[in-house]
Amino acid sequence: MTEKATRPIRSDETLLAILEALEERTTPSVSDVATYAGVSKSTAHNHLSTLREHGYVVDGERGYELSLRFLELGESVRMNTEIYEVARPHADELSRETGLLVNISVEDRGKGVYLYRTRGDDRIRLSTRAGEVHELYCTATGKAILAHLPERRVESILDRHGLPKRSENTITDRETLRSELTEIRERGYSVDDEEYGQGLRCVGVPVLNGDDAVIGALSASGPATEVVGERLTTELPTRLKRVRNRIELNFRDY
Amino acid sequence: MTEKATRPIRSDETLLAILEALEERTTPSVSDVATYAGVSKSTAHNHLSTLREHGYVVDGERGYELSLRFLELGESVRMNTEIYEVARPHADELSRETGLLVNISVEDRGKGVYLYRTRGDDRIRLSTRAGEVHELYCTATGKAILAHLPERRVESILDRHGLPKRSENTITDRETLRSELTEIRERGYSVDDEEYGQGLRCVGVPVLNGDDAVIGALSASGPATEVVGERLTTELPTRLKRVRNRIELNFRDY
DNA sequence: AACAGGCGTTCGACCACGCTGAACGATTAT
DNA sequence: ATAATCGTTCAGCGTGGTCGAACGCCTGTT
Repeated sequence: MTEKATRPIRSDETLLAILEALEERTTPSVSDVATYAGVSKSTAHNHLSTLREHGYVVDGERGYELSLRFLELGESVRMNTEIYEVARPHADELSRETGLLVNISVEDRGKGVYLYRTRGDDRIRLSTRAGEVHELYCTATGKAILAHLPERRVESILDRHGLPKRSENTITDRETLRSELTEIRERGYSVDDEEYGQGLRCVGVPVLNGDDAVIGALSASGPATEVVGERLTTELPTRLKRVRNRIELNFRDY
Repeated sequence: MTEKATRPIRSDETLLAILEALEERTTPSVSDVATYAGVSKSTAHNHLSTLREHGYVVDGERGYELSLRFLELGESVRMNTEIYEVARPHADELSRETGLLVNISVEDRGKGVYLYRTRGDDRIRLSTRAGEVHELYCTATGKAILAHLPERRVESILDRHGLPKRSENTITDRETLRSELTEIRERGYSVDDEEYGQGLRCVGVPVLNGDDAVIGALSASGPATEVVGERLTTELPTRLKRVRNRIELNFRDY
């Protein structure tokens, strides 16, 4: 995944393993955590109580769990991205107009991360959450981003993660992907034509800052049956490119 | 809470100090981090590279920073709260109707934390962010929550945090607060009448689950000049109580 | 009641390993 | 050229993170 530490700190690694245990299992017992992290019960206990003392973990009636300190940290990270605050209101508006799910995503450690996801009239539970990680080579936002990263970055990302087949249409060949990226640069938008998952189609645009570096991408996605014809080839690309231009105005120097 | 660990782990504590350093300073140098955390440069470096190897930290061109892994963790914590997903669409609707800032907040470690904040037509940057921590005794959401916590929890929270004066109207006397909490229980809503800050008025309601335990609170807030008269005494309380009822329907057993 | 099995926590003792300070090459400033 | 400061590596000391055993507290079973 990432660069190896020359001298990794073991107790940090168990701490992180404990965080992951708390993340995926809801209110696990100390023993569960110990097993998951591969340490003794007493060690797990010492880490947990240290985390609790500093407010990163709470133990309610049902056991230990991550505290809302992580929401605070997460929001802090999100706010520190260039694109989030500027793009968010535009994403909301676009979602209201189209009725589709609109995403803002950025690259992080060679993968895509959704900074924000919004569906126009949101009475339905969004199974889709912010912070979710996705592959770059098979999503509309991801390809829009890849199209504007330096060539060597792209290669190293593809080396690292490969192009596994996710559905019938997934692009699994580097050469095909490369020419697709060129096309995206030329026409100004990307399409995920059921490449990430069956039945899901998605149109995306990159967002560049004042120095012409990609700082993220926007996309609108919906059922393949809805995102078709004129809408797919004209309406959505036009709308997205308009939104992109409005957002990029904020990064121009006057 | 904040209960002292019997055997705190030092290296965990330096790791957490490093997280905090990265949170508040934008892309600090290794040396800065070391100074902030009170450790040697090499120690800071080892922690940082361990965090990087596991994806919790990235080092871009400008230095080390927290990765979006924290957004993922934060969203996970937020989703695990009972109230968030259910209340969010109602908060959005209420905000559109009133034009005010609507908050969803919960209690965590004796303080209030905003799970979500939304302002109707949000073209303006929200300086107000989710994850933000606030005192319970001087905010509308906080008092609504306190009014429904077990008496001993309330006392222990007040013992821990006190009632410091934040503005002219802040309630700094326990007895006064206690009778206010009784009143809130009776009439079903709370008011922050410029108690948290000058010029800010706020109306809140508690949200209870099927077992009549508070799981959070909602509030609508705005400039004191706007939140007055009928609006303060009738319209907002009525609207909020209606929203509360709709939300609580989801927690009733049939 | 008495028991067995689960939990979270505390304790003592050993030796891994986290910590420091010094040294390194790479940058940038003077 | 010189100096200062950066991030990183290294060797070695000694502390403190680790484990296993033991404890008290529950819950369910007999």
